[in-house]
Amino acid sequence: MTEIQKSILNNGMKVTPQRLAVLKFLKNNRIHPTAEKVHSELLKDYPSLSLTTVYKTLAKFVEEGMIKELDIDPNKMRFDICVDDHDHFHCQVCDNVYDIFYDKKNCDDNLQKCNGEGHRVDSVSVNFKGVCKYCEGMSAGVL
Amino acid sequence: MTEIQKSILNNGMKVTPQRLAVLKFLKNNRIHPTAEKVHSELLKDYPSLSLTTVYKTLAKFVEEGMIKELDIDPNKMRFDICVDDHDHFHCQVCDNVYDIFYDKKNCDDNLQKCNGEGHRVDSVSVNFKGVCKYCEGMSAGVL
DNA sequence: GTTCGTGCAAATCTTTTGCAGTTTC
DNA sequence: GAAACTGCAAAAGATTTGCACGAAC
Repeated sequence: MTEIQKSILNNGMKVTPQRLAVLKFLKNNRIHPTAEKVHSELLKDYPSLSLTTVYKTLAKFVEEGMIKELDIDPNKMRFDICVDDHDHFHCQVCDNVYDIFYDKKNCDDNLQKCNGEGHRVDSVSVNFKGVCKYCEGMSAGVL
Repeated sequence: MTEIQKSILNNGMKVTPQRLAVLKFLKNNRIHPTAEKVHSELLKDYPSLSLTTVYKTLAKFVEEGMIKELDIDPNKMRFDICVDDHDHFHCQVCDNVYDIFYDKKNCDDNLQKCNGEGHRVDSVSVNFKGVCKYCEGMSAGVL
């Protein structure tokens, strides 16, 4: 039994080809895909996979804490396999989302000082916006 | 001529009752409302105001840099009058969004160190999630 | 065999668009 | 009066739901 199969079972879900495919895709493609992206990419190998199932599968994974929803894209939800704490950069040109491993220690110190202004803070996410190095390179005529 | 009228004119827009109403609402109610919220609140005083006009008005204000869109709510867009740089706390219980005035200086120092991992960073927003003091108080039986 | 998962079609929710009529400058 | 604005109805895009059939345990 593979690790992927185990992690589905361990979270109280039945193991199905669809779930294996979605989870494997997320593990192997750290591109913070939308549901639509997951679906269109997997259609090649699983022609009968429905978009509805992708949505339901992703929702289930989120519910079980296996993946996270990213509120970084104004129009669509993006999904990210849970790994070490990290943040995200959203390119305004190509629309891709990149991981940023960013030391939040000082931020957290400040947060403690302002004490969340009295609210109970459960999570902090830092979202960067701009132009990614690939798009910037192209517009500068470097690539 | 009021300040509100001036700021609409100065941004190259025509002054209409609808725009005055929307802008006044945003200035007087720092609640980061959705378009729907703006519309439903203004209906009391402007019964013929359409939701479409609210959307178009908000889009225009964003285009002119008078307000900002907040990507903090997964389902709907929220709008915020532009003031000093600040961040937001999103309560997972009541769904309200609160301003957080949070010293990002140390964050920015770190950002310079990691240099945006090679990307050109134009803006950084810090989003807090949790339970606000009002909801927390209620569940604790304090209020 | 029971429970859970899948996928179709239809519904829902937010936001956008086309267009005819109206208002602003 | 020309250009911009409003609001209706319809469309669009993302996501959810109801339900019958099928697969997993």
